Amino acid sequence: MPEKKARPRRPARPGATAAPRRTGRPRSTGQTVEGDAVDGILAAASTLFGQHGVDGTTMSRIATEAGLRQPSLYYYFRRKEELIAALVARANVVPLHLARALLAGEGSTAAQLHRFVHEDVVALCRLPFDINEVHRIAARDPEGFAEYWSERNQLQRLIARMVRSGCREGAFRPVDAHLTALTVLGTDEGVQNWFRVGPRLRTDPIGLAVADLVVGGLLIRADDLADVRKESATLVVPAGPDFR
Amino acid sequence: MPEKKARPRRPARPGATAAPRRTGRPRSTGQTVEGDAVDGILAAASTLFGQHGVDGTTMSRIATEAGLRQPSLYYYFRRKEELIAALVARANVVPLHLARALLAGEGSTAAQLHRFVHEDVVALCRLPFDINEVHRIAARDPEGFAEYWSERNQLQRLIARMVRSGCREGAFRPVDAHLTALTVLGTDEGVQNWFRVGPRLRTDPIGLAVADLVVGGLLIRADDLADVRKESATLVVPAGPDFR
DNA sequence: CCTGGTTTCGATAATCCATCGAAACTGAGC
DNA sequence: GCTCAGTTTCGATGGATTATCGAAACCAGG
Repeated sequence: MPEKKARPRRPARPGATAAPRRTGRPRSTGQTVEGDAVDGILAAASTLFGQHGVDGTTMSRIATEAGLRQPSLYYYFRRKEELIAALVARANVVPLHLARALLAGEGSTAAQLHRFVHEDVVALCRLPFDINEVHRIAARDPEGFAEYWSERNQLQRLIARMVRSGCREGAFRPVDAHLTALTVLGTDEGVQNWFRVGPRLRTDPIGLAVADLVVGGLLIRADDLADVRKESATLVVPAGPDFR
Repeated sequence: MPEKKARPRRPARPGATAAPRRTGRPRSTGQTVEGDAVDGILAAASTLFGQHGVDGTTMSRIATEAGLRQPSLYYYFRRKEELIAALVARANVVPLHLARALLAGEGSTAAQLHRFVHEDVVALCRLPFDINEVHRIAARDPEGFAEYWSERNQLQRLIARMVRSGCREGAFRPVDAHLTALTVLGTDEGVQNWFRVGPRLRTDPIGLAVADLVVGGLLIRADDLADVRKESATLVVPAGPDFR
């Protein structure tokens, strides 16, 4: 009896790099898999989460959309939350890369923050699903979403560093950098509370408006906002990972 | 056979005013009800939602906490969502009353908005549960949560009116009032994304910081912020409904 | 052709939401 | 006091969903 492996499930997500994808029992649909099977599953889940919400999407539905049966999903993900965690882990990379690139590059602190908020808002609007829905699930399961929280903490610290720089330089009002960073991230995410209901507005003006509000709220000289906005648009950010 | 009433369930929530609360079959726990039974159920649900999340709270658990069995809840609420809707309908009254009172009262527009954001943030932090969780559920069921959306739209229009006034008076930058109102509400709610994870900070400084950021982001002359903050604190708002 | 490893699936247990019909009580009228 | 109508609660149960277990179906190598 083949029972060498105590648990045949994938350990933690080796990705397409590790396992050379050996063949197993064919799917009942007859279709063959292109590349990593996980990609197809996550793509299906991502779309369905956006259409019916995370809780409104059953594992059975995801499986069908991905071309297999419900129990087969549990070969790749031990629990539904694990699937969700894999999804946000990818989504989180975008703003993290953006913040790092901005901090490492040129530009005034105010322009950096402006650009970050602008692009972060747009990126969240472009996600197929509502990040806040996942955020709530992650809050109930800190261990299962350890990667999510780690990345979010890193992001928060980077934003706090930006705010602190702005204060030291005399551009920003003296504020609590930690509290402000949290508020900024919350504001970016708060856009999703209304963006996904009713007809959708264009994302770019939204990002600009939010960035104006946030940076304008920190600047000591409000007149500088026009210049900051102009500079923000000129900042060059090396192309990072684009989700989906 | 007693079958005059086609549907014995409560029609829509007549409240304690209508029905004189007649007695029925006693509860298996033996306890008697004080006042409206709905109050006890909502109180139990409210607490449990805060502790384990809405989806993490079963109807059975709510029933047990309220002193009865699971099917009995369906005498008062036809679906779980109906129970949730009844809960937020109460919570929404607070900021709505606040905005109306501020608009009707004295004070500069900037101070009114500052005071609103401040108190709204604090009110949301004080809620036993996370309003955003409910917000997401409401988004998937617009008809079941018609009251929620109606009140939220009213609130949004009131804030937009504040913003428009500020622009006309020359205190605020010329911004899209509609878009700004949405962003402000989203920012208030976005605080909940981090407030409820880990150790909780004091709510009042948070409300102040968010109000500073929002109003500061709209003011043409950033120096005015100190005065606005001072005036905001002096505004008198007639005591409204306090939730729980 | 046999063996070991990979991938998929059918059957199934457990849990939760929601419904149905009946039980258990009160109060009013006779 | 007794019956009847109305109110409130409950037990039993169906349907849906998550997750597990063990076996089936395939491939590559000896």
